[in-house]
Amino acid sequence: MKEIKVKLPDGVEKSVPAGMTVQEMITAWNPEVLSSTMAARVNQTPVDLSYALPADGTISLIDVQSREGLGILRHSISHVMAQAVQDTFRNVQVSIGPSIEDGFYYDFEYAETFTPEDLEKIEKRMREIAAANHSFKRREVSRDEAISLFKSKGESYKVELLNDLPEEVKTVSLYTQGGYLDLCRGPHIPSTGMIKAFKLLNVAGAYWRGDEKNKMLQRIYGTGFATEEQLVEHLRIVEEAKKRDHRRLGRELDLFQMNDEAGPGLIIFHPKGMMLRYLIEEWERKEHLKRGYDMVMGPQILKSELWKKSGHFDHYRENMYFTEVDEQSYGIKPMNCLSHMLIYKSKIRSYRDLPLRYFELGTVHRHEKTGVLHGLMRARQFTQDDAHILCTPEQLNSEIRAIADFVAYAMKIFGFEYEVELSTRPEKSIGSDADWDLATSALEGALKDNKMHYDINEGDGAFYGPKIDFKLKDALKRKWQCATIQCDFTLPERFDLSYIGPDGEKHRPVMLHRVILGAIERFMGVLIEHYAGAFPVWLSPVQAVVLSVTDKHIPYGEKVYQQLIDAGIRAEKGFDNEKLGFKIRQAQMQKIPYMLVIGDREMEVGHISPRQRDGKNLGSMGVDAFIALIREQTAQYQ
RNA sequence: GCCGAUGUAGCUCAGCCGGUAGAGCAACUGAUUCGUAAUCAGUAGGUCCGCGGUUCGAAUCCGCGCAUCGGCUCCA
Repeated sequence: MKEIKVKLPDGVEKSVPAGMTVQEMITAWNPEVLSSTMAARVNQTPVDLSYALPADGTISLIDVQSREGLGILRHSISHVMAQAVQDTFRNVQVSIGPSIEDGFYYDFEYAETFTPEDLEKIEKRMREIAAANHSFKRREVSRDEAISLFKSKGESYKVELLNDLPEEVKTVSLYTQGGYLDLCRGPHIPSTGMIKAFKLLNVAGAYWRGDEKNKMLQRIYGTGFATEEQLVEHLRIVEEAKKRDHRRLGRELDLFQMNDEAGPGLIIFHPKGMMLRYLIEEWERKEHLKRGYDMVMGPQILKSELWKKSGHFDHYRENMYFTEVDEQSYGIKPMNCLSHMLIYKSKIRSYRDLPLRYFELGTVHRHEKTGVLHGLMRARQFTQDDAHILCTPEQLNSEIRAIADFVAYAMKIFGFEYEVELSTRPEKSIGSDADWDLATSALEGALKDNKMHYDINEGDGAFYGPKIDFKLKDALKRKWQCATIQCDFTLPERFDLSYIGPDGEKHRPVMLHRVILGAIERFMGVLIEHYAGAFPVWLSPVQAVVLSVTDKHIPYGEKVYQQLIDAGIRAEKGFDNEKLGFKIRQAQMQKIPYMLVIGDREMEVGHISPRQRDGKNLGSMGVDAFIALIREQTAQYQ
């Protein structure tokens, strides 16, 4: 028999008979790693362990503890789930079932509804399949053979997938385990016996191929791990993350409410939430003024005619609210750009005036669909830290770079990691191809010049131009777009904006729409979850609470409180008739950074004993010393 | 908007097969005067999401609506 050379994971080359499987080679090399090896790579290509090597190659292992290995395990569990579903229920069609960040899902078409009890039945059947230790068997067939195979099984979604494969695909791979057959690229784990720890989580609707024009399928979400301990740990972390939910903290920390009587998607800020918001907004105004922005403000409603002129009426109407005043139709603004256009147009502009940067904490209303509302993150009224920059085409690059730097600075101040995406032209859009190309390359060029890492998001731009999006993650790892930079050649055109160039001729300025934090509400939501409500001192609605040990310390406490207020520190009184331990607990649960204990010892020498939120006791110190400490901690944000 | 689940005191939740509502925390009152995450006792608190229906009788069963939650689609 022909011999081939393989390089094993430890780098040692070995001669083996051609056609030996990866699994056999690993068994001969180091059988101990088999139990945690999900699949392998041969010359970098992922393969099943049952893959028989036809020629020389380099082998590396995909361990279950790697991201890729866990993904393969979860993907295999999703196949087992699909089998269990079809074993348990009749007339179920399968569609697709990938692994995802924290688990897997599979989408089914089924006339009935899967209930939580059904999930238990499915799980039970899955355990049986796992215990039976069926092997995953791969085989390759022609596309036509696969189509007739799935047709005969009544799996129309699979047939559709096969039909839509690119022309050049002639063969496809099928996997079977324990009598269940699925179309799949693989690789898969060797056998179902390797499935030790999984849990089905919930059922949700999902459109076939993610298109709302298509039928809605039932998606079952689940997760799986190498071991039961890891599964339990993951579920615990998810529970912990739920405690950071901004909607929950918003209530517990008395920051804001949503009220049925007021209406869905509308936020009512309570004193502490409003203080947080005020602090963020003040920081923003100051930072914008430092960077050459001018503050402006437009009205909440503008005539519908103007929205027609801008293109919003044609392209954004379904998200807008309208009202009538004196038999005249008005649109409630969903964006802030219109007034800024009118400010620019209020007089003749010279190239010497550019760039002009109009900044507005602009409150907008958008009629969001009911199903998408989500606390502060997705509301129907929100305030953007919006600006429109009007500049010459030559200034575009440096303006975009300056904005990207501004975003990076802001994210550093608030302690966020973020991802950057470049979104290109969508189907429903206005403007010429040439302008879109120019705008897209301006954005991309600036990102490259700033050496920022980014992904391309094809067809996800705004209707008037491409954009750079900055995304933050919430407590449950859901991504939220906050900052965005959008390049727009269309609005200056529609409003016939111009400036007089050095040549004495009229030229068209270019416009950038941009937000730094995005919507203040959404940003606050992400911020609350990011800090789990324990804000840094400069953002804490209450920075310190004065706690009396007994009633006789109250008069002194009042004095200390007044000193703090006079010094501009956000303080509260904790003078109720409770034991110190109880009041500390209350302050702790409110996540107040400093608890200032005053008892006999402090009163005698005119001191306070600050206790930090982390439990550390700073010892006795003068009130002035404490004020200096707070000032030091907040100075860089003033 | 679509699919599914849920809706009981300020909050978290119990309430069986339909017989008329309960706990803990919070609030209030009193006692206690206490040193770094819960002092004790008492009092009060309900349109059981709304509207209709079935029934002798509905928090409970049915229908419609509203809202919330988890997804999908859309989006800052």
